[in-house]
Amino acid sequence: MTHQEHLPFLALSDSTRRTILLMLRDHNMTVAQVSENFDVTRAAVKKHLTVLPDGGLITTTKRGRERMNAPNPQGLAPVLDWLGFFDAFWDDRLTALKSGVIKVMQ
Amino acid sequence: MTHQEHLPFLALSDSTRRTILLMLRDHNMTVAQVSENFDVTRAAVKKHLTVLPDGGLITTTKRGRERMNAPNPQGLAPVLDWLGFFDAFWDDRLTALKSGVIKVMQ
DNA sequence: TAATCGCGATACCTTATGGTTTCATGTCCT
DNA sequence: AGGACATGAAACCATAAGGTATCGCGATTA
Repeated sequence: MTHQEHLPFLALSDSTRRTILLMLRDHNMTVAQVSENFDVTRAAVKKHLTVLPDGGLITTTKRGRERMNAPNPQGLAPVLDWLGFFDAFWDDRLTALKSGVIKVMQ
Repeated sequence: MTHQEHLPFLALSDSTRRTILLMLRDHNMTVAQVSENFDVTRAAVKKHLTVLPDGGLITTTKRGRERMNAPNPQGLAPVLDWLGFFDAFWDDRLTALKSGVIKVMQ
């Protein structure tokens, strides 16, 4: 069977991490800034901010005493590749998604 | 934050389940048939064959003493919807995926 | 320099998860 | 009817996962 990149799927399997990704899509954020948006402790958020780069979904760079977290869109590639195996099956919702993209490309 | 359908992501977070989905893409299969393709016990496979319909990714129908498992492509919709939030970020790989689709649509 | 700030890391707890074994039940076939 | 067959379900186990509290350390800043 085709080798599957597992870590990106694992990273996406948690609701908090998906929310973090959506937040980072709009603004790069430090660990503390991300933590402010959740009820759990900073340590818990920090753990998610370890799983996400493990899955290649974000990149982190240290700047002084803080660390910036930025989304890495290419990290979604393995997921997209996998979904690509279902080309022939995709439904109308995907078709709509695609058609939206087509407009952009033309 | 946007409500997120969690179960489909959960279902996709396990390698065995992803492999099962790829198998079912080609042929509908019974529990036993799916089990034949893995080293783990039938009971373990059966558990996966409970998580998958929970996530809406497969449908199961009982026929006599066996149960057929079939992929449900629409179950991927929540995942696709979520990925849609990253439209502006998507990389070349997705672009290629899309362009393949464009050919089909024209 | 001293106090504070942002992080990282560790130890620990609880629950979820994937796995096994075993047993029960309904179905098919002779 | 009786046996074989396909599945379902329960009890149990080990480990992974998400959470907490706590301590340590480099970087800032008063």
